[in-house]
Amino acid sequence: MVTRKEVAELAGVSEATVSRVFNGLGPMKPTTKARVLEAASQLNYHPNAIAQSFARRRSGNLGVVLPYMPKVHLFSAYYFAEILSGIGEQVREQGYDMLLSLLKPDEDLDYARLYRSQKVDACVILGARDTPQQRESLQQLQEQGYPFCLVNQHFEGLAFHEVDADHVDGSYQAVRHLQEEGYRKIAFLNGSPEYSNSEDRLQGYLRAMHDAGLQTSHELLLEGNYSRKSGYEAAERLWSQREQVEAVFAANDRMAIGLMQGLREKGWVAGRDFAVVGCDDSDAAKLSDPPLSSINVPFYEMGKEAARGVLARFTQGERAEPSNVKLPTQLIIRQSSKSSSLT
Amino acid sequence: MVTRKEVAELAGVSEATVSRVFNGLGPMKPTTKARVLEAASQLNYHPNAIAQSFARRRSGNLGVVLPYMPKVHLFSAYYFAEILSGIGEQVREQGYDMLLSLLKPDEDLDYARLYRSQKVDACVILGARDTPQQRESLQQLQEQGYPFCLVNQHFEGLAFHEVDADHVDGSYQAVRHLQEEGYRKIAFLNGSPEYSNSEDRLQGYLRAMHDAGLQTSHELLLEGNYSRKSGYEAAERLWSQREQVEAVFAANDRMAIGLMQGLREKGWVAGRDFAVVGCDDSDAAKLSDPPLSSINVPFYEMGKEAARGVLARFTQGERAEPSNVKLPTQLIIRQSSKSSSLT
DNA sequence: TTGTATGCGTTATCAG
DNA sequence: CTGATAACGCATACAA
Repeated sequence: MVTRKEVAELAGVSEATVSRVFNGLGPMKPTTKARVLEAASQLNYHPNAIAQSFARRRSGNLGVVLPYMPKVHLFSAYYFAEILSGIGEQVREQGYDMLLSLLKPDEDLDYARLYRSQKVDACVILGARDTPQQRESLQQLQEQGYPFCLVNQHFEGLAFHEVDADHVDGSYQAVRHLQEEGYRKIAFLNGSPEYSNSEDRLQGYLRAMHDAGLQTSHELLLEGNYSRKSGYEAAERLWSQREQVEAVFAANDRMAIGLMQGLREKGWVAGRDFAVVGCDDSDAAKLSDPPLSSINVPFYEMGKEAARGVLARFTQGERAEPSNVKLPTQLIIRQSSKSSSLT
Repeated sequence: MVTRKEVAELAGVSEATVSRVFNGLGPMKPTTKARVLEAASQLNYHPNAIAQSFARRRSGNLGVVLPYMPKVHLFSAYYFAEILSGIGEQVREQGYDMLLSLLKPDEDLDYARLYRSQKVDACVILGARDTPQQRESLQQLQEQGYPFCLVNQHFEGLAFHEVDADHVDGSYQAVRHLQEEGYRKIAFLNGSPEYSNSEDRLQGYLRAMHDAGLQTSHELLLEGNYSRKSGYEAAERLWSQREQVEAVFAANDRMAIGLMQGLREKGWVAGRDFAVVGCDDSDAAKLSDPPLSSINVPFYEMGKEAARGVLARFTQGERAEPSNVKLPTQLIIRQSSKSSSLT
């Protein structure tokens, strides 16, 4: 490897000057700058990032923490790719790199490993759930002063940096849309309560029903676990009480699709015999039959904002107040929620 | 940050001894080892990974290169999550971390950036395509001695380390299956030729048709670009020559689903009026209606093997012969390819 | 505008 | 078995 020293010698300057050129520091004579650059390119010199990190005492890496996923099925391609792309874009704009950390099931407690080893300057944490262990771990992280930002998850009662989407409003829009399509008996298939989104969506659902002066009986409230299978199973329950249901709002696309599959087996076709709206606006929403109306979530922007915020906080060393960004969601209407679509 | 020095002082030994303890080097008296460990835990000492990298002159990072994805839609959740999980597992077993690099459209040439900056010791490259630029870039990488491994892509005529799946056999199985279901007029909807998989699948298709003594007219060969839309559009062409087609083998699930959607609009339902088999066995295959028969590809294992190989080569510094691992694929039969399924 | 000198936290080599 | 000590490649405060 060619080092700064060799460049300095070839250019006939000191090593410090070479550094200055490469870091754009201080005033300097254009000619010496040119000489250094010339020498560098001639030798094909590239600064050693590790050495830089070492000297600067910062890694230049943003950690991206992904949860353990039993069947890898929690995330859609959309979620995954979009958030990572958003983070990636921001990171590159700031000259950072992203270090990926896939948690193992028993590793909730080891959030701090990457920080301790100084491999990352800050972290974006994806897919966190509201469990006692995670609360504990995250609080520790914060106490230790490690900068991090949560994406798409809120911890009630704790003040973390978070970038979330307005799931309450999204759900409100969805239910509102169903009402406008003429449905009044609208069920809600929610997901696991350990995700704050679930509670948000419930709120949006209830508010929309309330605002429309509609009843929300206990029977209209179902719970799955965000898997297609749980949606499929919910179809059974819904079918048994089909007199009370005209439409369903599901907390994610996967469950919505499972639900449609289940009801189709009974003879009920979405968009004809009943209406469905999902959440996430994932790939699957476009691939399903009929195409699924859904709530679009700006994952790319969320990832980007999370990275921006957390790096800013690290760079400026500002121990800022926990910020709570919330990005807008948007209803995407497809055939699954239009009673006239298949006729 | 607490450093080795402080541990050494507290334990009453030299810094070198602390290092030996933490690296498990050389013989040493159990008592001093215990003293060091005690001091370390008391001070909550953790080695600085950056400093270690600097001193060892290796980063301890495996680079994972992802291609530029115009619409992020090239990869299914499956592909993405599975490969990354596989790499992640292997990497952790070897005490490495993974550095993610998202290429931008114009960055084909900058494959070497991460290596030059010494941020990674080796790379796994995903989603490469066979273009002149990429061939050029990869050859340069190899000439410069940077260890890397390609996943799911072969470059004919060039000897790179590659981990691939047996797409020829997978396709053979798929077409064979359709034949066994009684279909004889089997079309093939292929994807972009810049992915070696496409050529592999064509081979498998042709071989299966040939072995069965079936004709493969020009009309039976269609080409899309792996997008749902292109599959949807292919439906138009197929419909116009529906007399010549009873079944379709599509080079990925996305196109297969688009195809089913398109033909359904004409009144042809997969699994009833015609049969379809896709490729990748992605999430969408289970979510589609009817569920899509598909070729399962062991992405997890491919990622793991790629990481294992490339790290081994780096660690042992062995300039090994380019290896060409090929993992088996497997046909998964669902309703889309069974003529009796919907009756 | 540029050079000098010091330090960053390890690893690894060489004595003892 | 253990202790000195020289790298490692760069950033940066201080001088000039």
